[in-house]
Amino acid sequence: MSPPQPRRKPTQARARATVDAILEAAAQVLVDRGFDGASTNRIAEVAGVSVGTLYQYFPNKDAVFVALIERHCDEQIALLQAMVGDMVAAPLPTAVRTYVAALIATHDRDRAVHDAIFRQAMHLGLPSLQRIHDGTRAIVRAYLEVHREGILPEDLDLAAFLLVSMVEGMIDTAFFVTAPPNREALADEVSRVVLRYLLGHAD
Amino acid sequence: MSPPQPRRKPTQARARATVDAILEAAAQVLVDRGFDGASTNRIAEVAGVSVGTLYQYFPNKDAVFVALIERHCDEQIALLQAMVGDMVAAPLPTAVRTYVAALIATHDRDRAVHDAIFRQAMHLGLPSLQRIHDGTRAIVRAYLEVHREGILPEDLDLAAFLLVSMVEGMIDTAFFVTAPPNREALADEVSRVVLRYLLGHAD
Amino acid sequence: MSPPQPRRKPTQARARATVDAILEAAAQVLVDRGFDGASTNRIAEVAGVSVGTLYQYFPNKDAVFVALIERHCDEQIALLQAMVGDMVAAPLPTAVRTYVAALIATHDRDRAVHDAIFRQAMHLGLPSLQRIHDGTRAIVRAYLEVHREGILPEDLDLAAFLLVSMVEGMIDTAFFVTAPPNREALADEVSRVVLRYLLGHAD
Amino acid sequence: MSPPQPRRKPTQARARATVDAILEAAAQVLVDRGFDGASTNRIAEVAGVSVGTLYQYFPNKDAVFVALIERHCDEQIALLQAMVGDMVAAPLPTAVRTYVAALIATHDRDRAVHDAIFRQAMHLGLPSLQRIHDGTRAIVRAYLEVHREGILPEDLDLAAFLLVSMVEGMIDTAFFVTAPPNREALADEVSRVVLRYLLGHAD
DNA sequence: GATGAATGAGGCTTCATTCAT
DNA sequence: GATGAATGAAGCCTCATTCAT
Repeated sequence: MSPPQPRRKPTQARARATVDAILEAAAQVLVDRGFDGASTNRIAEVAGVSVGTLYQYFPNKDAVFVALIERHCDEQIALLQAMVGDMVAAPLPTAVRTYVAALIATHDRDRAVHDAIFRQAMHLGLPSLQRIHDGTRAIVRAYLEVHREGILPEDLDLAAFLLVSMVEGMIDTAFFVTAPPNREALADEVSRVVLRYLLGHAD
Repeated sequence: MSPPQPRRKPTQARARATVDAILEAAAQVLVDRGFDGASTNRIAEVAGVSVGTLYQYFPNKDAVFVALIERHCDEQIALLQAMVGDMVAAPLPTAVRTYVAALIATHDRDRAVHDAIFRQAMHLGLPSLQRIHDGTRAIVRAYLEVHREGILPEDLDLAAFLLVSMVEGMIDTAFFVTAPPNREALADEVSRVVLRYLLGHAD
Repeated sequence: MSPPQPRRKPTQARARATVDAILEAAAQVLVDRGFDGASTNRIAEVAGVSVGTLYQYFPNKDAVFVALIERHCDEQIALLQAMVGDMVAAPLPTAVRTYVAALIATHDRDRAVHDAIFRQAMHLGLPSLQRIHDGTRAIVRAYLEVHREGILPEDLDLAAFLLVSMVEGMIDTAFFVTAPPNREALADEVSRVVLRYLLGHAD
Repeated sequence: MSPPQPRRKPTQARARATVDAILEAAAQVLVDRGFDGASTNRIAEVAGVSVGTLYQYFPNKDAVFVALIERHCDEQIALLQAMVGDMVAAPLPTAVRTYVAALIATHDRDRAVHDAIFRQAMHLGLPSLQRIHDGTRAIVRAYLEVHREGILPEDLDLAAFLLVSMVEGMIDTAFFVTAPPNREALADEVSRVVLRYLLGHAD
């Protein structure tokens, strides 16, 4: 609906710092006051700059949140990469357990921020939180490819898709629900679900 | 945050029709113009009533959406009940296939409305879309109880929770994603995931 | 601004009762919720009738308050008449003391109602609370006429005017002020003020 | 009920001018259209600014009027101070005549504005027009203290209270009444009332 | 006569955005 | 580059009033 590109490329360090401050403020305000409390004026104030400055870096309000979401996605993907990246050679049970644990850890970190950003992404039409999904799916798909011999599903695209969406579904819901299951039990059982799907058993 | 009870109980037929018109209009406006375009004035206009009338039945804007979501939840739950209710005695593969198919059908019906309402629920803090989850989980849990002998998981609460959230996760995502998988293949594979989790195999 | 005449003369007892109920409700709502809370709908509700009925007896909102104020004035004047009426033959000190005491008593009765109505009268442009002033002044003026020989002021119109307005000024203010003077002392001293004005002394 | 402090302290000259323009406009609109016609939009328009600007300096509508009343009180008190301040050493008859004349002059200045503001103060619950009363009373009380030897009343607090409220009562009423008495005669007789109270005579 | 659902103008207030300094 | 006062469209909501039943 509105151009997501920053109005000016922040090549200079000072400018980059300003942009960061704004995004940081946006996240904080989003968490503290919700969507409706997240006005550009408030964000600018929290960021310690004037509204005018904000508009020097972002063409409009939405662009701020698009950038924030973008940054959040990058962070999440990097996080997963770091945690799961070197699992390619690991045996399935280890890899799965690591992935599930990583995702849970991810949720534990900045719960509030994560939620607020997620909601805001929905609000905007969520074109971008999908990037996390896509990124994760690529990693999973690569893993499955390598281990294709040992697993049951034949359509690896579909399998990767379902794996990612079902694990995210289970973990997201577990965190949203009022009486969430115990972390350990959750991690164990989710891993079991995945392993049974891929192997037919979960020893 | 705002009382979800209608300001005035629509006892008369005329009033009930008015309330329905307003909810219908709310859904439509939500779909057509998004959150930010869904003003009470617009909703009233589309409903063919005046704003004043709207406010005679709802104490504030949010209450309209709360009611809409509530109604939507009721419909969804009723739909599932109707489709899955008499599956208690059915063998697992049949029951699972039916459930998965029902959920997919549910998504196909009023795609746009469903999405918009879902988003709006998030916006409001989603206290109520959980009702669908809870309702479904109760049904699933009851089924598992009956068939407890033939299945692997021992913690039925956890199992029910994961089943519902993972199936919803897979199907929701499949519908949100830009290049959704084929319906048939999706239903087949999701059923397989479930059956392998419950039985260890999916013949 | 709006015709103060009731739309229909309430000749029948039932109608008179309805009008009374409405005025009573108006007074109560005025006291309980202030000007801004005194809507016609609320008044009708408190009166136990429908808005429609209210509008059958009053052409508009203001008319309700005009009638209320009118009634209040009548009551106040009657009250004063009753308390001071037979003082014509009494000696000045007695008459003055009685008048002052009566006015204080008047203020003690229905403090809240009196205030609310007074404020509302100002709001409407106070054309009518003046009737109390005028009524009282007529009584005072008549008294002075009878006793003209024994008093100092020569312009009885002016004297009556000042007497009424200064006594009301002192007593009104005494009641509005946060730390009001003691009643007895107030009555004594106000009487003294009046007697000194009229006689030059206050024995 | 609403914070009377301006939302933003107008430190700059430009801002101070804006605030003044708003208050001026508020007074004018109050006079021209009455309470109910005094909407924030109208005030802003008359002030030559946008509503938004108004709300940058005042948190809500009432705050505008509170500020207006406050300013009015300050002006009135300053006016009285200027006219009566150096009367401390003056003999009673002179001082009284000056005070009475000053109060009448005060009423002559901006009759309409004074009235409208007074009414509005009532509407808001009049916590502040009392400041005028209190200020005046302090001055009067100080005067009485100095001249205590020559006057009859012994309770100076009570005497000061009654003096102020009775003079205000007489003069206010004289101005509100439809057929006000002649200014000169009024001033003379009011002075006489006061002097007789304080001295027992009014030569 | 009474009812109360419906009306809709209009009030208060917010906030994304601009632009003169 | 930065500032922040100013803008004004637009949103939410109320309430005096009407009229079909």
